[in-house]
Amino acid sequence: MTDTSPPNTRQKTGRARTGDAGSVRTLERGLNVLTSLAELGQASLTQVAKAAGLSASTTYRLLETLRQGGFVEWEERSGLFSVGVRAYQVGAAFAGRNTLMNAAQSEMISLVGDLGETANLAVLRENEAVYIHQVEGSQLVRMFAQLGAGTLLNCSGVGKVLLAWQGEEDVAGRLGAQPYAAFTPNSITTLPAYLKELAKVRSQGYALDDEEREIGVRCMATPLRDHTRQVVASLSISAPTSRFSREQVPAFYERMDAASRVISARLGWTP
Amino acid sequence: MTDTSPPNTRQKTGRARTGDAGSVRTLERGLNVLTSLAELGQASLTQVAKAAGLSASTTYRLLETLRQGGFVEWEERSGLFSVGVRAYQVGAAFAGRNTLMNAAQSEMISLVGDLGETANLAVLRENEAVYIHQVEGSQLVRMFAQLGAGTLLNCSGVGKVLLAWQGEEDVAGRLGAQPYAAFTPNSITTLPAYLKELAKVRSQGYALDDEEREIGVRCMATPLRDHTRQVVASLSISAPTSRFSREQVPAFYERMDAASRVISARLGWTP
DNA sequence: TCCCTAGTTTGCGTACAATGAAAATCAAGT
DNA sequence: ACTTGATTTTCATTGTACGCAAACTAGGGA
Repeated sequence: MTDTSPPNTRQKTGRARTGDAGSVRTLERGLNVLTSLAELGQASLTQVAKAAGLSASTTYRLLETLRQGGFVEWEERSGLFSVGVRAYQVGAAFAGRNTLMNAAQSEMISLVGDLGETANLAVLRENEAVYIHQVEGSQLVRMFAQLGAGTLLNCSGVGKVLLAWQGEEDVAGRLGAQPYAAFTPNSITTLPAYLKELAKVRSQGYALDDEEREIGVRCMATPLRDHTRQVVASLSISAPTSRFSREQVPAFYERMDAASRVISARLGWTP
Repeated sequence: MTDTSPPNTRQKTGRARTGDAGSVRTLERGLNVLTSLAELGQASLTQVAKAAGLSASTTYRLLETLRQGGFVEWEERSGLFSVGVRAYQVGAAFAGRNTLMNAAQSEMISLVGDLGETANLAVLRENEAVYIHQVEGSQLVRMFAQLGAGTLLNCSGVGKVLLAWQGEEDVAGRLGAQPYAAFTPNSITTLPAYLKELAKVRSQGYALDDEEREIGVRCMATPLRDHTRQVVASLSISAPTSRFSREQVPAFYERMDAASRVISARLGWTP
């Protein structure tokens, strides 16, 4: 979960390697193929090759190897590739061992029980927030977030929380080029506005996504910290505005803050 | 989901490649490292190297590459590796696209609603049955199956179902050397006994795991078929013997059979 | 029916990437 | 400090992954 400083970031000699330092190119490419395929969902050889930026023959051999390992499936009928069971198994290993998910599980359930809305757990990964766990609310309205999916950092509550306690240069780097993509008129699209918002998040202790990602959906996110006191994840509740008004914000926060504290404590956090 | 005949199983020239044909060794090794790590859960470099059967330096570079890609995480404090978020994301892509899971979801929920016990969905992968989906029962007793985990084929209901309509040589191959591992005195440990059991499964249309894996747990599994009429997955219900007696078998079967037929139909199966 | 086109698969020679051995660091015990 | 064990880096060598191009497929269109 830490994943902070790579063992060998420092490049003693200024020698410019192909990509990053100490990497095995072939594996890098293979993982790229797998990731591309995951994003495409289902694709032909050439589509994957194009997405991964590799030649057809190379892609063919990599896909074939992935297939033999069960990480990729190949439907004979259509000739299309898709992600295989083995990938799912490995991913499940992450979920099983993950201390974060285990620490959060019971609190999330009780939170959902009290508020009736869907709770999500997200972590920061490169330049997106990834939802790694979800407990669905009792309500019938299906919430947007797809498990395992990445979300843009500029227009989600969890994104704000995950960046709020990071350095400004880091924040800017992760957000990329302005103006940021907007989903609704409320989306924040510039760095200054975003930094200002982060300051607000820090002072109030929670972030709000006020129909910034989807009209009619409000969302509150709180930080989870571990023994290092760093924010390692974000807990969030999403609900249609009809059931989550501005007036309810304090009440929601009180409940979410309590849950966050319990989870953080389980992760070794001390106030 | 099909994954039947590899594009190039036929070896024209008898040229013996290192392992299988047309594989990229480095990627193969990298995936091996990832899989080994997934099984170990959390491990040091040397442990992974040993598990994957590679030299320390090679393993180091592969792990480092996997880490850069987010497939592996490295906890600075302990220096241990574990599976990373990216692997989870890719696995989630499998779950999302998977027609099988989508087809089964609603029926599994209704099944659990009616029977009150945990339902599982499993597919065949190499020589194990992999649980890919689960809907937990309302009862408080936690069932054994871990999502994404593989189960031995000889002592589980889903294993029997998944093999029952396969050729005998295939069955024997997947089960490996006799005697098979036994978990309880009821476990089937020899091929003849297992084949006889499979015949029974074929004639009655369901398989029973009668405390063969764990004393006190009974389990019923039924086949799911797709448009090819092949068995592509197995649905199962597990319950403590106290709530699932032999007398209840016919009643359970009636309900499960109905669910199986609905799911199979969604997969394009025609009677 | 037979091309024609776009996609997939295989052969082959070469460049260079991945490798293991061993050296260099690093981290803890004793 | 000394020893032991694990991790990281260097380095020369080999064999592997690569791209090109050729051989195959397969699905339309005319």
